[in-house]
Amino acid sequence: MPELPEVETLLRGLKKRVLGRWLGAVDVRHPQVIAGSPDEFSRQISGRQILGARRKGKAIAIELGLRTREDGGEKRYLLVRLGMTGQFTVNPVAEPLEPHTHVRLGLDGGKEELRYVDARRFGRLRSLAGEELEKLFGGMGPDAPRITESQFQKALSNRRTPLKSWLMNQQFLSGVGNIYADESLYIARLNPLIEAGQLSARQSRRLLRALKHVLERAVELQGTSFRDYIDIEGRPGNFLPQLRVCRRCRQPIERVVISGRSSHFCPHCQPQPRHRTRRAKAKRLARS
DNA sequence: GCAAGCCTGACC
DNA sequence: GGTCAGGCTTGC
Repeated sequence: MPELPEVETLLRGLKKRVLGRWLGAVDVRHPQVIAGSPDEFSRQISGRQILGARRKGKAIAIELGLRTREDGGEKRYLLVRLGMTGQFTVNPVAEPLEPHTHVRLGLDGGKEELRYVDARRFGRLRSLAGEELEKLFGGMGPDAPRITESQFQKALSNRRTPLKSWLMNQQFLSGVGNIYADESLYIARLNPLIEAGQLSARQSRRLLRALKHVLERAVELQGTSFRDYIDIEGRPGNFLPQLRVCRRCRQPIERVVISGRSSHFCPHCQPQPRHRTRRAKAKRLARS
């Protein structure tokens, strides 16, 4: 299931395999995975050269060059969001299609193609003009692996939403999904229900450190082995049965639902926020 | 029946 | 504006 490290891996793969190549025929086999009109999508992206690819959070934008003068000199971007089961692969055209292959993008002379496969069809492909892309990426918070401490703290301030929801809200910080949100909260020993804006400077530093550590580690391990990487739920990828006890203190892991997402945490190591004392409140007021 | 990411729409 | 529930989808 693609979280940021998986998306980063795809980005690297795309750069390696398709940069400089030309998109030929576009075959949309299941219109649902195209945002907007599938016909327009095909028309807008086919016949263009792949000039680059970049990522923000879990979204990838593939830069497509000018085709002819009739394009009005407009570049296009192919925006890819993998949802939860989306995959992109380069295959020989003659190779049999995997089930759930929804889009085929011909490459160059037509011997190979890019295939979009997505069992659950939560993912979306979309054709965007340059300014549409800038607007979209501009509306997203800083990319999680690159956010600075001051950006992080600023984004947290005054947010009343639970820390867990905050971490997963792409407009504050982009690229964090459920697993890495839980995992970084666990490492930072922070309860998912703490109000985001209530974190002390120290706690937010701890959280950011944990988050970056988890993401970096996951990117490193991608494609080699996840075997020595076990998240809080005990899932290396997500195959192993769930871990029921905290690996730090051996107490049972608790599950709560926050903004419709299940969150796993250790009530002992990540204690519930204490209610604010009058003294703490006075202190806060004095500071502001 | 539950899990996921993201969008829509409803609520204050 | 900020926040959150609901719905999409299918394999386990």
